[in-house]
Amino acid sequence: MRSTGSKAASAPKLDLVARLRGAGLRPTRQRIALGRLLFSGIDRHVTAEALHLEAARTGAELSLATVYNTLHQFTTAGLLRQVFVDGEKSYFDTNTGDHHHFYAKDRETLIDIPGDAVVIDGLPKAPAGMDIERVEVVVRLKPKA
Amino acid sequence: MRSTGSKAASAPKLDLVARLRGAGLRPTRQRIALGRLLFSGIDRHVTAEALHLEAARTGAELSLATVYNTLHQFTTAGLLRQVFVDGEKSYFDTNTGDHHHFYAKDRETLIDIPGDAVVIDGLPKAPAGMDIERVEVVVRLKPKA
DNA sequence: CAATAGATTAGAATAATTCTAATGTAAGAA
DNA sequence: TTCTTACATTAGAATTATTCTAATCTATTG
Ligand SMILES: [Mn+2]
Ligand SMILES: [Mn+2]
Ligand SMILES: [Zn+2]
Ligand SMILES: [Zn+2]
Repeated sequence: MRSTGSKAASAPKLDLVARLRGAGLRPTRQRIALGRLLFSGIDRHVTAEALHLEAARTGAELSLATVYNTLHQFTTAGLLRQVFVDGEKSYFDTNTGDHHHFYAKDRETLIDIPGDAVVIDGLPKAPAGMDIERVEVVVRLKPKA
Repeated sequence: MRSTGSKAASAPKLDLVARLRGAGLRPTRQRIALGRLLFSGIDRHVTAEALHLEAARTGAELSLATVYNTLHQFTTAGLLRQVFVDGEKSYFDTNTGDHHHFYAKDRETLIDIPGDAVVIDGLPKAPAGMDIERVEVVVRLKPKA
């Protein structure tokens, strides 16, 4: 097992710093804290409020405004995307590739559906002057009868 | 051309009254005004604010709270459905059948895609304990480059 | 370090929507 | 018809999610 001289635990932090720099974002304490929560392997669907709480629980101190700023900056930078399934809150998705979602309204839960599994046929072509930016499928779930 | 003794112009109003009664809703002045705007043939995608303005322009006097109440009552009654494409405002759709949408963010415009034209293959089955309530496709549009 | 562009923050502000509690009205009974 | 009342409407206050402001920090570079 080879490694640089740096502590093992900080390797992901270094990756994250590089990632932020690559996106033109300064690697501040707050962005690193949120980036760690968001980009530690598992794909996630978060709400600003929920992420703020989670950051607070892990000891990070940052304002909700910063969470919003950061989520938007990450989104603009292509590190996150937004998913619209509910009028109340916005969800931010760490999976920026083409994929779809199950949404269980009663649990406020999003589950990924891999994009390559799904084939959509028969879509009309985009109206004149418009291009298709992305095709999103949301499968709404309800508790089994 | 046969008809009852009623004035021709009021026929749609009578239909509407029947429709409201059938949904268990009293045919009040406000509900009739909104129902006329919503259910006069063409399928529509409206915002509470926009519908309120439109009603005001056609001379109806009713509060924005009533527009929200009515849209929700109509939705619960199955006369409308909601479409989620944007975090800022909710859209209500007079087309309650299975169908999909183009959404042009830059124009805040929804366009129907008939449901029977579209075939979606390869969706995983619903997670345990859940049933699929509906499958919605949103095709996001951007102005042609 | 010093300078500064960029970032964070508390709290005010805004936008959409919902709630409250007072007032009005549709519909059936008498 | 008029009475009764359950249901509906309303103005305005309240709530929630989110954004803005303008003051205070800090990452970066020289
Ligand atoms: Mn909202
Ligand atoms: Mn909102
Ligand atoms: Zn996802
Ligand atoms: Zn539609």
